Amino acid sequence: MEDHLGYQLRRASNLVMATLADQLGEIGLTVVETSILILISRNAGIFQSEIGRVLGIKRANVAPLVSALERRDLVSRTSPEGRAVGLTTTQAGYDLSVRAEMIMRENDDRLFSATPQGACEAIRSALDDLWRSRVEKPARED
Amino acid sequence: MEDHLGYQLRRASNLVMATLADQLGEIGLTVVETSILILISRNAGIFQSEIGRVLGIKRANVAPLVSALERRDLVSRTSPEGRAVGLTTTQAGYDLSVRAEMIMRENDDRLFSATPQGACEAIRSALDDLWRSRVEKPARED
DNA sequence: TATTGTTATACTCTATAACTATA
DNA sequence: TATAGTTATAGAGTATAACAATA
Repeated sequence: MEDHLGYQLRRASNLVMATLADQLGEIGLTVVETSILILISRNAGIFQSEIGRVLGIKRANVAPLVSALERRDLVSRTSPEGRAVGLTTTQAGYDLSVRAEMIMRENDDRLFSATPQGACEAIRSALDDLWRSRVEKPARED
Repeated sequence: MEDHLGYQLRRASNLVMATLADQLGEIGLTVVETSILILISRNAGIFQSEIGRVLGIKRANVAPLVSALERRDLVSRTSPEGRAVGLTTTQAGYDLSVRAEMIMRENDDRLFSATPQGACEAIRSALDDLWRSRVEKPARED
């Protein structure tokens, strides 16, 4: 199976995510929750639908995730009732996002410590191209 | 989030696997079933426990997957009853594994067609190192 | 005793469909 | 009408625990 790049990617991703999930679990977050929390912290006022588009998560799946973050007072809606209102992190949410980012960076550094800098850049660039070639498509239906 | 390599890896993996799952679905296989079928086809006599170790799947999860392949007459046990018996593909299972490999290769080629050959090699090598640094660990408990 | 295989169960993530509300 | 949000449901993948059978 090692000669299939797609499969290698999957296996490596599962491995990296398993260790990252352990680390993030210690501050009470899952990987997806973390990605949403950080995205909101960096983009105050963002809509749920945009979170879904940026992170590749269906609208239907963003809803319960954001609700959970809101219940835990990590995220708040700029206007309490109604829809299509921007999301922001609370102070606690922002603080947690900073800790989460630190954990993610440490995870990256540890896992790729043996990987030459040039290779890291090649991977980053290739994976980014891969992702952009997707989001630029006809606009995947829901 | 784009500056976190681990997260980029996850997102790219999800994307690649979604399209691969579609393709393999057309021949009635999931991604994990395919990985098991191909592994058996290339390693006649392999044990379930070894499949788990090689592919990073828990023993407990290999059992129902192999059972399903056996029910569909794609895989057979060398000795009908008892345990710890080697697995082999049937003729139908082997034929299907060949088709599956073709699909996986086409998927790789299509997705990484824009990626320079050198970058592909860098990715392959880095992901392989990553995986081997894992399996060489103390022997993860079940 | 250590390894292998099995079953049951639960959680995470993602997908689809159907519905409501809003611009 | 198109977009945004919600709810319910289903499936794939993985994790843990407990148990039986085997070497």
